Amino acid sequence: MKTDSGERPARAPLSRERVLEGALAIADAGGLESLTIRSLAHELGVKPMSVYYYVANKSEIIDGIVDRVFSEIELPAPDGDWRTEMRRRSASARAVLRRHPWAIPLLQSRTHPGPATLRHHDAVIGSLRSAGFSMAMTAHAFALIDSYVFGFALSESALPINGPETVTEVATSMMPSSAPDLYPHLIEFTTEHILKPGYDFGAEFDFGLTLILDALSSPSHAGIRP
Amino acid sequence: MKTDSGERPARAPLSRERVLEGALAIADAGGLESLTIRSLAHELGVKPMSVYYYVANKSEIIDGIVDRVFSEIELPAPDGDWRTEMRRRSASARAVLRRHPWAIPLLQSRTHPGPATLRHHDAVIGSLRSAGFSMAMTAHAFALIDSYVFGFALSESALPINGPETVTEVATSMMPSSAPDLYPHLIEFTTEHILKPGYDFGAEFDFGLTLILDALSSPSHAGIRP
DNA sequence: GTAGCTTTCGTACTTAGTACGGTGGGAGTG
DNA sequence: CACTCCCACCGTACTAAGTACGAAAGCTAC
Repeated sequence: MKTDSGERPARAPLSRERVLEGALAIADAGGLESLTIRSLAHELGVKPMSVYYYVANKSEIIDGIVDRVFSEIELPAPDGDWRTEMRRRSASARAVLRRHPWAIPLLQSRTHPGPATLRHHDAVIGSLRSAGFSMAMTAHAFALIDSYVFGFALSESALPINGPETVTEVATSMMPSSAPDLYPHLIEFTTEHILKPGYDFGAEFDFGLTLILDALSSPSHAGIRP
Repeated sequence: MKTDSGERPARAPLSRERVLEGALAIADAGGLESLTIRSLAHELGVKPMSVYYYVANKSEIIDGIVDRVFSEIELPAPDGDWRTEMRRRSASARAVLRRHPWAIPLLQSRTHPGPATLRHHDAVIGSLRSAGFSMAMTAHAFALIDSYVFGFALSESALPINGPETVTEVATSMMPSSAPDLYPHLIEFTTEHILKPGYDFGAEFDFGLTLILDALSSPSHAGIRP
């Protein structure tokens, strides 16, 4: 009765790729804290220690999936209009980070960037440089845009998944039921604006990005662009 | 020989305050991952389970110290010039987050804000509102400035502690020794600009903040300020 | 078939959070 | 003074997680 095949769950033979794939799926489904070696092994249909044949430790797994997240972000085309390209890659970054919110704190702070991460930064710098930005101005723009995009994603990730309607419960749950007028501006602002039907926090993204891009291309930074 | 006093380490009698104080000290010294119930108890001179008399669980401790971090950030004065006040509180926030880098990912994402956090947001909103910003414009400015400040702090926390000189080793260690010209712009940018003696990433903060504040007060957002 | 590789796994140790139920000592009461 | 009670603290122990170590199972080449 011990048939050689047909007994096994017939799974793919495991590989570093499949390990990272599974890890990404788990992190997306339940956040970083749900990604454990055991949960990953279970997902892959193997026993925990098998994973360690393909990765040295858990931190290598995390480096790997962070780089995968970076690889999902659209690169700016080096020959396009830099404002258009920056807008595209920023919107893409934001969309990607909404899919992988657990990655936001890690994107900027991992000290072992992978190839996709390096390619991404290379493309952004290239886009600015070929638009005529000086070295110094490229550094300024790069830090500014990146800080804004990732900072916004970080703020946004605090709110539950999607849509303007869920904001209501978050905002109200954050308000202390006691202490009625300790925070008058905050309460006024929340009730009069945030909780109003039309408000969508996500829409703030475009305002800030446009303002930044406009300011970066304004003539007040003379001698910088061609 | 069993003198009532003099035998004991003569420590203060523990309290919620002392628990949070100790937790903050440990997180500052070794990062969030070094803050464990056991390390905290050791720091306080008690046994692990004693801590649980004052807090329900570890996450309550983290909420507590995050709020303490917020309380260190200078509040904008409601009657000062809004640009001056925003600059002051932004610089203060950055300085505080350099002292407590472990807190950055948590500041925006904790769903249980403490009193200091609420006071802080209240003051920022109040400052903008009394400068004449409309509700909508306050929301725009708030999201923009906060995203930038916290995003910058997040980027900055990736670099090791301080100073322009340490950048060198980080930048070089990030470069793959193989693959010479896969990332031409990144390499050019790093060697020609970042690694040059005078470069200080921290100085980028002021550039971006000034650009944002200038753009927010420009007349192109007409009808918004008085 | 058997040596030697590749791949997977069993066992077990360590660190962490924390449930549950004490225990000691001081305050209050008779 | 003895007794009770409660507050502050702790001992024990269970569970989850990362991972060291080395063995087993299967595969390839001869």
